Amino acid sequence: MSSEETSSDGSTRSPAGVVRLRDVALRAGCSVATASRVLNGNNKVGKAERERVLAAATQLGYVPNSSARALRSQSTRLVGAIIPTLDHAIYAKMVDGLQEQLSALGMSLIINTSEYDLEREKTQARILVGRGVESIVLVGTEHDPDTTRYLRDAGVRQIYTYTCVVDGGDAAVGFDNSAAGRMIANYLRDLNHERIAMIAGVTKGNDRARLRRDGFLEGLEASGLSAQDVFVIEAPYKIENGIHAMQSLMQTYPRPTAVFCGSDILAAGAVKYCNSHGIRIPGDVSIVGFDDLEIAELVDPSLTTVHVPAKQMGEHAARMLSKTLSEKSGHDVHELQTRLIVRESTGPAPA
Amino acid sequence: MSSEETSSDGSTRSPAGVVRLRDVALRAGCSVATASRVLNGNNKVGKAERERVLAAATQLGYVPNSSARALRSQSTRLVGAIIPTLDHAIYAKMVDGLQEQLSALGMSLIINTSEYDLEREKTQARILVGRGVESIVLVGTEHDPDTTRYLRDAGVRQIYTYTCVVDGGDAAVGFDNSAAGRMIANYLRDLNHERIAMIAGVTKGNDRARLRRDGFLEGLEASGLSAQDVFVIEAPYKIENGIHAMQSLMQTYPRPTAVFCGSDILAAGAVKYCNSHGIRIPGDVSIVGFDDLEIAELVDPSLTTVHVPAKQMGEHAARMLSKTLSEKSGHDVHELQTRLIVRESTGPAPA
DNA sequence: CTTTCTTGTGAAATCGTTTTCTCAAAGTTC
DNA sequence: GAACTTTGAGAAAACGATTTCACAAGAAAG
Repeated sequence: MSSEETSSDGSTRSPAGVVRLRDVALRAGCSVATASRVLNGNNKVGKAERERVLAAATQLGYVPNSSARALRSQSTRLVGAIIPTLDHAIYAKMVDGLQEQLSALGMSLIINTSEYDLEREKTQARILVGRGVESIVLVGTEHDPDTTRYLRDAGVRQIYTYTCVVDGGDAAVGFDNSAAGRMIANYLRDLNHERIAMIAGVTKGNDRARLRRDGFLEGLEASGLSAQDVFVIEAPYKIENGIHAMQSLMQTYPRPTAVFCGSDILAAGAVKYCNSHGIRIPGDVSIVGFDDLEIAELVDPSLTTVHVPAKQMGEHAARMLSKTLSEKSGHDVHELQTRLIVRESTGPAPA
Repeated sequence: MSSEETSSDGSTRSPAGVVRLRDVALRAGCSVATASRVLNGNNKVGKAERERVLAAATQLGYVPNSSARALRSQSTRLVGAIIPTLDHAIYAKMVDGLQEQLSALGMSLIINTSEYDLEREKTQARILVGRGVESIVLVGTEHDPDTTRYLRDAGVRQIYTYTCVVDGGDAAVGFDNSAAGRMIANYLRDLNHERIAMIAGVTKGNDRARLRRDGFLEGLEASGLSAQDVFVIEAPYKIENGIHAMQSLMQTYPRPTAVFCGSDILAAGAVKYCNSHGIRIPGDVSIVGFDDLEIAELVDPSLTTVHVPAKQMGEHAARMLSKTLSEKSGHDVHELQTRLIVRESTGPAPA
C-alpha cells in the first residue's frame, strides 16, 4: 500500500490533500494533456470538454503546482530585485512601487538585499537565477562584471534603476545623477556661495553617489570654482555620519557657507549638528539634501533638496519588465525628471 | 541536432548556459546521484569523491534549479510576506530583518503589499500559495476568516508579527500593543496630565492600532480618568493627517495638555503643526509618538516615543520559520520588549 | 468515392532534481 | 574460508506540470 489513498471515484490524492491536474482530468473525464490545454487557454479544445474541465477545476479548487509548471515551461513569472537595503526609504519606496505594479501584472517579486556590497550582490544574483527569475531589478549601473556576465549568460533580463546608464544591462529607469549634482552646484553659485563643501555617500561600488559628487564638482568648476578647494567627506547614509561630517566641516577654516549632502539622511544629521551648536541655517550655512524624503519637510529648518520619484521608478521598472515578454525591445532607457525643491535650509551666502 | 551544444569536454550545456547538476557530476566523474548527495550533505559518500564534487560545483558556479528541487523534494524553501505597505519604515525595517535572516538560512522571500486592506490580503495569500510558499508572514492578528482557513487548509504556516496574539495562526512574534498603550497612559498621568487626547491610526482591520488605543484608554480609566473625556481622532499614518488632527485637537476647549499619537509619523505632523502655530512643546502640550523611527530624533523637539524592535522582529520571524522544518512546535509566541524612550517632547502638565 | 486537410484528443517525453532500489566490493564474525 | 553485514555508488523512478508527436474522425476538395 502506497502513501496515497484511492478514493471511491478512482482518483488518487496526495496525503496533504492537494489537488493535482490528474485529479481534474479524471473528474472531467479527459486526459491531463487536454486539461492542461484548457487551463492554459489553448483554444484547440472542444467546447463541451473545455467546460467540463473548467468546472472540475473550480469544484476541486485546483491550484497548479508552480514548481512543476516552471520546470517544464521554463517560465516562472518571477522577478528578482537586489537592493542595498530596505532600511532606507528611498529604496523601500521604489520596491513598494515595483511590487504593486508587478502584482497587478500577475508577476511576483523576490527581494534580496546586498548591503551596498557588490560581492554579496553577486551571490544574491545566483540565488535568484536558481529561483528561476526571468528578470532582475538592480540599483545603479556599477556591478561586478561577473554578475553582469552571469546574468546575461543565464538569459535573465537586467533592469537598472536610479540611473540612465544601461552599460552591461538591458534597460534602465532613473535619472541623471550627474546633472542633478550640477543643478545643485549652479543653484548654490547663484546664491553667491564660494566656500562650498559636500558630504557624499560612499562612492566605492556606488555610481549614483559618485556621479552626484562628480556632477557637483564639475558644475562648480564650470562656474569658476576650483574643485581642489571643495572639501568632500564620504560617509554611509546614516544620521550620525551626517552629524560627524558636519562637525568636521565646521571645524575647517574658512568654514564653508554651503554644504551639499548626497542624501537627506546625511543632511538631516548636518542640520541636527548645526541646531545643537548654534550655527544658523541658512544664516551661517546653507544645506542641501537629496531624495526629498519625508524627513526633508520635518526637520527644522526644512530641507532644500532634490526630489527623486522613487515609487514611480519602481512602477515604471515593472512595466518595462512586462513589455519584455511581448516586444523585446533592445536597450531601453527611461529618464525620469528630478527637480529642485527649495525650502528653508538654503539662502544667499553671508556677506 | 538538438538545441543543446556539446562542448569539447563532452558536457552538455543548456542554451542559456546554465550549469546543471549533470555538468557537475560529469566534471567530477561521478553520477548525478552522488553529486546530489554531496551537495545535500548526505555523508554516505567517500571523502575523495566528495571533494571532487565540491570542487567541480564551485568551479562551474553551480546553482541548483529550485523548481526541480522543490518539485521532487516537495519543499520550496519559499516564504511569503504580506504587509500593509513598504512605504512606512516600521514595516520596511521588519522586512529588511526578515529577508536578511531568511537569506542566511537558504530561504527566499516573496513580498506582497495589502495597503491595509484585508480583502486584498486574501487575494495576495492565494497568489502566494500558488507560488508554493511554505510559510507566510502577516502583520497583526486580525485577518479575514477566509484567509486564515484557506492558509490552514493549504498547509501553510502562518506567522503573525507586531502582535503576541496567535489566534488562528501558528506563531506570533511581537509585543503587547495594549500594554504599550497603558504604559503611555501611566507615564502621562505621572506627569499630572488630566486633559489628554489621542491621534490613533485607523482601527478598522488593524488590531495593533485598536489595541494601542484601548490599552491607552484603559490605563487612563485605571488612573481615575473617564475615557469619555478623552478625545480620539483616527487617521491613516501620514504626516498631513497628524497636522490636521492636531489642528482639530488644538481647537477644542479645554485644550488637551498631552497627546498620544499611534505612530511617530502622526506625532511628527502634530509637532509640525505646533511649531508653526506658536504652541510650545512640551510647555503647552506634550506629545508622545510610537515606533521610534529616525524621525523621532530629528524633529524638534525630539519625540518621546515607544521603541519597537522592528528589525529584530523580522529576524526572529525568520528563525521561527526555519524551526518549523525540524521541530514543528505548536503555538509559538515570542514577546519582544518595547520600551519608553523619553526625549524632549514631553514634560509635566502646565499649571 | 477516394484523397487531403483540419481538428480535437491522448500517450509519452521532458524539465532538473531527489530519493529509492539495486548491487558490487570490502569488512566482520564465527 | 564461508556467511553475513556494512559501505559506497550508479541506474532508474519519482515529482507534476507542459508540450511534442501521433493519430483518429470528420470536413472539404477532387
